Amino acid sequence: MHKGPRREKRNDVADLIARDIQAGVHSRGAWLKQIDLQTHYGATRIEVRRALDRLVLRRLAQHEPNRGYRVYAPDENHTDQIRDVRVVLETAAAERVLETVDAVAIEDLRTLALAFADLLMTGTLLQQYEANLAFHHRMAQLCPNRELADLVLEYRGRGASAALTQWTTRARIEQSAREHMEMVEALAARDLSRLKRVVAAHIRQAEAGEIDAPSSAR
Amino acid sequence: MHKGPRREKRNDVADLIARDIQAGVHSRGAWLKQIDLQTHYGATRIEVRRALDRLVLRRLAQHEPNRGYRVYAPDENHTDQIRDVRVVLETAAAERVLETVDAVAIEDLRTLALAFADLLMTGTLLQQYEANLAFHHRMAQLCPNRELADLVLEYRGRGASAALTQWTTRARIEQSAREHMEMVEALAARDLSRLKRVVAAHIRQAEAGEIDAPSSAR
DNA sequence: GTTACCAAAATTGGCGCCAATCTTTACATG
DNA sequence: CATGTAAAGATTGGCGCCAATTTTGGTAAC
Repeated sequence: MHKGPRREKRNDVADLIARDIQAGVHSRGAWLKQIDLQTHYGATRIEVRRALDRLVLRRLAQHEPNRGYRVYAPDENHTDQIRDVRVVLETAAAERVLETVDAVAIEDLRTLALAFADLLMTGTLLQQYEANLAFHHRMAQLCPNRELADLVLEYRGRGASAALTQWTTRARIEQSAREHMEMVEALAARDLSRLKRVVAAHIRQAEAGEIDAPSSAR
Repeated sequence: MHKGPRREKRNDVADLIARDIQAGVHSRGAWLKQIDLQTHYGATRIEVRRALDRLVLRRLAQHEPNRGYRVYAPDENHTDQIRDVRVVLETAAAERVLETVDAVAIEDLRTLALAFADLLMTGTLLQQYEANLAFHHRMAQLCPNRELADLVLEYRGRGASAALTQWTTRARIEQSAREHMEMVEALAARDLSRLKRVVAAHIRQAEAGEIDAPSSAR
C-alpha cells in the first residue's frame, strides 16, 4: 500500500495529505510530523516539506516555527466561502460550455451521467466517486476557456470532497445523479438559466429553489 | 541594499519576485536562475527554491525539470482567457461587495478614486499605478468572501498589468479614472447591473456597451 | 561554409549532516 | 509532595556537497 506509482510526486503528496485531512485521518490540531509523513506516504523528506508548505498556502495547515506544522481544519465559514467560489466558477464555466458545446459532446456527457447513475446500484463508493469525477472532468474540458476550466478543477479539490461528507444518504447520491442528468438536458435545450440553477444547486447540495440568491455565503 | 529586514523571509521572497515580474524587471519567458535570484534578493538558496515553487503555484512562473523556472508567458489567446476569468471573478466579488458595503466604506473608496484621478495631472506613472492598486485592493477587501477576494487579487497579478500595456493614451487613463468613480456611484446607488457592467468594462478596457456578452473570450 | 559530434562548463535538484529550538524526563530542593 | 531546574531526547529547518542533466563552446569532418 505504501508504494504507490512514482509519477509526479511533486503535487501528489500535498494532495494525498489534503485528502486525508478532509477524511479525518489527521484530526484537527494534530501535529504533522515530517518523519511520520514520509514513512506513511512513502515520500522523501524534501517532498514532505514541499507538501507541508503547500498545505499552509491552502490553509489546511499552519506553521509554527521550530515546532512544526499542525492540521488547521477549515472552519465552517471558510468551507462556505470555498463553496461560494465554486458556484461562481462553475456557473461561469457552464455558461461557456453551453455556448460552444455540440451534439456529440452532449451525448458523451449523457453517457457519463448514465454511467454514474448505473453505479448507484452496482458500484462501490470508489467507483461512484470516480464516475462522478469523470463526469465533472468532461464537463470542465468542454469549457473553451482553459484557464477557467483549470480553476474549476483546482477548486473542486479544495473543499471537502462530496463523496466523504455530503453523500450521506442514498437519496442524496441519487439526487446528484438526477442533477447530472438535468445538466445534460439543460445543455441540450440550451437553457442557460436552468443550467446555472442546477449547477449551483449541485455544488450547494441544496434544492434548486433554495439557492437563487447567490450571496448567502460570507 | 541586499540586507533588508529579517522578518518573515518565508513569504517575502516570493512576493518580491512577483512584484518584479509584474513591474517588468523579469521579462516574460526569461529564465529565473537561482544564483541570480539569491544574489539579487539577498536570499539563501532554499528561500529562493521555496519562492520559485510558490510562484509556480500562483502560475507566475513555469517549471521545466532540470532546466529551471521561467517567467510565465501567456500567449494572446491565453491572455484573453485570463481577462475573461478576471471578469467572472471581479463581477462576482463586486456583487458581494454591494450587498455588504456601508456608507463609510463607500466614502473611503471615493477618496481613493479621487486620489487616483488627481494623480492623472500631477503624478508619475508609478504613483498612478500605486493609487490604482490601492483602489482595487480596497475594493477587494470589502468583499466578505475572503477566498474570492484573494483569488481576485491573485488574478490581477496575472496577465499584463494595465499600467504597462493598456494605459497607452491619456484618454485611456482618464477613462479608467471615470470608471472608478462610476463604480463608487453604482455602489452608493446599490445599482448591481450598472456596477457589473462598469467592472467588466474596466477589465476589458472597452466601452460599457460592448461587453454585455460575457462570452467573447475563448 | 555548414553540420555533426564530443568535451567542458554551468545549472538544477536531491540527500545527508548538523545546529537551533522545543519538549520531556530526571533530579534536587523546599 | 509539589515545584523549580537542568540535562537528555526529539524535531525542525538550514546549509553544503554532489550527482544528473542540459547547454555551451570547440573541433573535426564533409
